[in-house]
Amino acid sequence: MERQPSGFLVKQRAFLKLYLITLIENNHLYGLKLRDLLKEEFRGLGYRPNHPEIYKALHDLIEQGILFQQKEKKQGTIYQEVVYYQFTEQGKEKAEAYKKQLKIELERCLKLLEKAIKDNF
Amino acid sequence: MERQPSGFLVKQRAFLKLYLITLIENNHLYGLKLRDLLKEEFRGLGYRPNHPEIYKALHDLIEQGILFQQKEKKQGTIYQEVVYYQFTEQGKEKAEAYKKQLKIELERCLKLLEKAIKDNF
DNA sequence: TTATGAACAAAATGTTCATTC
DNA sequence: GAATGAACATTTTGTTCATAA
Repeated sequence: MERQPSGFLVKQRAFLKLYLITLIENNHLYGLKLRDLLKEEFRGLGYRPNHPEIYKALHDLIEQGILFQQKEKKQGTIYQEVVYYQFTEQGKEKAEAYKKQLKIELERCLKLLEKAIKDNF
Repeated sequence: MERQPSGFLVKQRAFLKLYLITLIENNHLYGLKLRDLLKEEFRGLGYRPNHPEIYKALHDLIEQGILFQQKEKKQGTIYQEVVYYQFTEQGKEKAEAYKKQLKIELERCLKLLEKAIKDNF
């Protein structure tokens, strides 16, 4: 038995995956830095993503064959190995498909919220 | 230990409570009819609220002291007792406060989605 | 202390069942 | 079949812990 989603708003996980794709497209970043960036980005809107959510989203993207991990030494004085992310061979393409899908979903959600404001106020 | 919400999007329950308040302000309706109305209302946006969610939202509003139940015979030929909802003494006032709060929340969510579209596309 | 991730716990929500008319 | 609601199951998401450097 497949569980039917009710079609309410987009899930946090999907939302984060979209941002992670974009961030990794444009920057060389690892898990916690991504979290810090997003946290900062959304500070004004009261959204504080936590680190396990970020990691789970990244792992999802790996499972989807979009990203792979690249362990590297963090630049700086102290030795620390961190996990960077890169697009796989077909990753960019798959990422584009995912983004396309999310765009439609976000616009649908936008309409839902706009409708709610219109209908109730 | 209180669990901290991350501050992502509004919960379905809260969203429904807002609509239920508005619908009950303007109509004499019972549970399943409210569900049918909302289902129809959101058909185009792919959101299909299910009946337990509606009932739980209604029960929440009762617990908050906003509504109370009024059992009545459904109009029509066949005898059937259904549960209508009305505002309590202080219900209207409390409902207004709740709506005010939700308006702020919905506008915050709107900004989150708009930002996501702007940042990723 | 920073970083990664698993394990765990709780909340949100969807499905099924019981009951009544 | 329509209506109400509880019970149950799953998913989503938040907290804590383990491990390493």
